Amino acid sequence: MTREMMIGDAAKAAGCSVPTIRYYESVGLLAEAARTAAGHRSYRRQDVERLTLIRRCRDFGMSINQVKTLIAIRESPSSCDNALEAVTLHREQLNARIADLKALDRALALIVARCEADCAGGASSCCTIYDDLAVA
Amino acid sequence: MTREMMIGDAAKAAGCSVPTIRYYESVGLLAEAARTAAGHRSYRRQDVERLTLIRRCRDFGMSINQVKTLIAIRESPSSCDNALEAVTLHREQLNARIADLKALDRALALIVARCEADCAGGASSCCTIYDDLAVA
DNA sequence: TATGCGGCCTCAAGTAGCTTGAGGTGCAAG
DNA sequence: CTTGCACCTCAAGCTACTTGAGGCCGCATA
Repeated sequence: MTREMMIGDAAKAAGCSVPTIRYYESVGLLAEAARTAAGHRSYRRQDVERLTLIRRCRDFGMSINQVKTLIAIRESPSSCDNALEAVTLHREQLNARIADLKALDRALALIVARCEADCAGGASSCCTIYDDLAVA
Repeated sequence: MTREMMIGDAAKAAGCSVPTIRYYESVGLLAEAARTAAGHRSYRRQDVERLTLIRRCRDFGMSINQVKTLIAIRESPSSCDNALEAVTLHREQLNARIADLKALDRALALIVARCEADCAGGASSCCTIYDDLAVA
C-alpha cells in the first residue's frame, strides 16, 4: 500500500470538496501538490492532516487569513502561547458576533410583539412592522 | 422648500452610502429614480422612507431577497400575518446561527483549556491546539 | 475669463470563499 | 473500440457591496 492518494480520496479523508482543495492551493493555504506522471495531484498523510486542520479551522469560522496565520505560527520556532493567543482572539470575535446577533433578535422580538398586539391579521399596508423596522 | 433631494442627501438621511443606493437600484430593490434635467437622481420623502426600511432590514441581517419579499408583502393586498411570518422566520434563522456560533465557541474553549493545562509556553510545533483542531 | 472644487454620472473591477460549468486528457473495464 | 470515471485548466457565478477611473455640470473665487 502506497501512502500517496489522489485528490478525490484526499477530499473524502479531509471532508471537503475536490475544487475546494484546488482553491486552497491557489490561494497559498496549501503548498503546490506533487504530481503523478499523468499530471494528477498526489497527497501524502501529512498533506491530508494539514488539509483537515484547515477545514476544521474554517468550520470554526476562521477566515483564510486567520488560518494562514495559525499555520505560520506552528511552522515557526515560536511558543505555543502564540497559537493560544490567535485562537483566543478568534473566540473574542466570535463572542462579539454572538452579542450582536442577540441584540438584533431582541430588537426584532419587540417589533414582532407590537405587531401581534396591535395589528396582527390586519392589512399589511398599515402593519406596525414596517414603521418599527424603518426607525432610523 | 422642495421635497426633492439628490442622492447624497438621501444617503445621509437613510444612513447608507451613495454607491449603495445606486446598487439597490441596480438590483431592483429600489425603483429607478426620477432624474433632474442634468441627469441626476432625485428622491422624495417616500423614496427615502423606503430606503431607510431597506437599510434597517439589512442591519437586522436580512438578505436582499428577504427584504424584497418583505416589501412585496407590504405592497400586495395581503394580511399583516404574512409580514409577521417573514420576520419570525428570520428570527428563527438568527437564533439557529447564534446556537451554531455558541457551539463553536464552546468547542474552542475546550481546546484552549487543554492547551493551557498541558502545553502553554512550550514549542508551538507540539502544541495540543493543532491536534485538537484537526480532529475530524 | 479662467480655474478649481464638489457632487453627480457610468462602467469595470476588486473583496471572501468557494461552486459550477465548459471543454479536454488518461486509464481501465467490457 | 468505446464507455465511463477521475482528473486537468480556465472562466464565470454567487452576495452585497466598495473602490477606482474617467468625465460632466454648475458655482465661487482670483
